[in-house]
Amino acid sequence: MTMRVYNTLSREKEMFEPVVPGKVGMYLCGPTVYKPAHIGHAVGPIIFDSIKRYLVYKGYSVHWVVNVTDVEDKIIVEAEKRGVDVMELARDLERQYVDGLARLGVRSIDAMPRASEHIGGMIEHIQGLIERGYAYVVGGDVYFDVSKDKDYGKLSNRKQEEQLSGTRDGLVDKGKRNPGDFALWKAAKAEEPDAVKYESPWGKGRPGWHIECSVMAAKLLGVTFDIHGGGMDLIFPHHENEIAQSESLTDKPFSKFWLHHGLTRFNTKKISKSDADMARVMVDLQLNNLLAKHPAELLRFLILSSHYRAPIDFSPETLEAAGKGLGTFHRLFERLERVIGASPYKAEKRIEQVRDQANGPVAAAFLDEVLGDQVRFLEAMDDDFNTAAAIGVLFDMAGRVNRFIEQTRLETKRDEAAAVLASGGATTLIFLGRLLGLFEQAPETQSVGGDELTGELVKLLIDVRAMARKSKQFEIGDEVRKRLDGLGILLEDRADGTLWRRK
RNA sequence: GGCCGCGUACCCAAGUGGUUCAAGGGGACGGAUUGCAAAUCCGUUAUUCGUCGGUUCGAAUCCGACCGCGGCCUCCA
Repeated sequence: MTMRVYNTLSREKEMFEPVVPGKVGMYLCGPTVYKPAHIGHAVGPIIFDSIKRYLVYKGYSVHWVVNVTDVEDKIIVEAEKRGVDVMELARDLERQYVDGLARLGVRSIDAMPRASEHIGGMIEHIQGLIERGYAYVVGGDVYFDVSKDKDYGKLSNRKQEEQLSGTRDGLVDKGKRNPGDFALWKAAKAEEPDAVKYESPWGKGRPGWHIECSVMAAKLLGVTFDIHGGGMDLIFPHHENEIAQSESLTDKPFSKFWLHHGLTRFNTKKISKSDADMARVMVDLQLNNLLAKHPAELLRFLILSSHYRAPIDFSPETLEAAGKGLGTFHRLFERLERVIGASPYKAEKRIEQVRDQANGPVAAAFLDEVLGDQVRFLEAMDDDFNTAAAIGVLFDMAGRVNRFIEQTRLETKRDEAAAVLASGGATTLIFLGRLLGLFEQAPETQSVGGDELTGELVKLLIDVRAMARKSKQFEIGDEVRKRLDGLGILLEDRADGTLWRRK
């Protein structure tokens, strides 16, 4: 099955063919580390991590690079404001970011190069552009001359002349030939810390914003690689400028595919730091704070529940609804463990490996349906990594396994073949979910909070309640259940005992 | 002003020309099950896809206009 991927460059879905057969190089624009990451900063990594998992499943050898921009104006300003060392601030924020991503299941990044460690390569690149006449020096600054680049604007579909009308006061600064020219190298200012003053042929200074990506991508992935991605807001000017400065030096295509994901919103507005309304909720939207309040799997699930190019409106309501949906899977896996006595998280045999257990029409139908679901899941992923549709299939599968358990009365009747089949269905479901980074391990449920005493006390109440119910004193039993419910604890009476979990 | 994207049920959200194309989730309501619940299963909840036109044998899906929302053009995932 071939994959189709939407390419911003052509504004169409294209057949996915890597530059080198069997190998995929992908680059995602990572953060500028000057403030704690928010949920929006996790969207790209989660999607790319899922893409990588899927490509690996399809048999590709994938190399994935995420940059860290640790030399930039805003970091200098922020460090100054906090009275801390620039590089310390950058490292600290980078560490927090990487930790957050790891918790979200993003563990497949192969390299995270830092801008500060590739200054030499950037200087070489800039020199090459000057020699070829694409860049010019003004004082200690170096600018890229967009008028020399004939196809400038091809990614964002902009014409330079039309941009002029948007030019505002102060934009036409010091010695630029065209307002659209952008800095490749910025001369150091006297008051800036030494840590960000790098020697160059043009005097002390530091690289402009876009050059690090061009240089690090080429170094780690080759002059032309397969997939370059980031948020929609990076299309212009960041990615446009990357293309300009890369292709003007090499005369070869930079990235073959450009993938841009939708921006995360809150109350229909992009999560940004400049809005007063947004400033109030900003702390809650920080990655570390969200991870403290919600399971990482849920955040990941929510993000993958809509297509990557669509914007996600992030709110407590959407989180709650997603949490309920996700709970369906967790309860199914618990149910299976209870019925079969083995955790589906550890089971290895997928449905096609136990097809010989399907005797009888009910089992045969179940087998067919699950096999069909598997195909539908893969088709969804093949079509521009449609994780939203893929998750829809996972819900169908959960319903099927539950139904099969009901139909075969597995909970009360011993049926080895049916049990193996049900387990195979759930294992398939888990296997597919894991391509999205979901269901990696059983969620902490019963022992939430790690408070042993709570567990013992609830058990005690359940036992007392069972005694009451046995002697038909239901009012007492119901009172216990009601009071526990008020404390956020739900009881489930089953034939083989009472289960509890937190709401 | 220029460029780009979006507008599908009460909410979220797939679907970009035609045999289940109106998925899936949340919510609500009915039924099975349960002492009652919970969980699970079954069923109902958009003859209609922002509005108005057009193309077509046929459109949520293509074209045009309009309305609304958002993004970029300045730092931004």
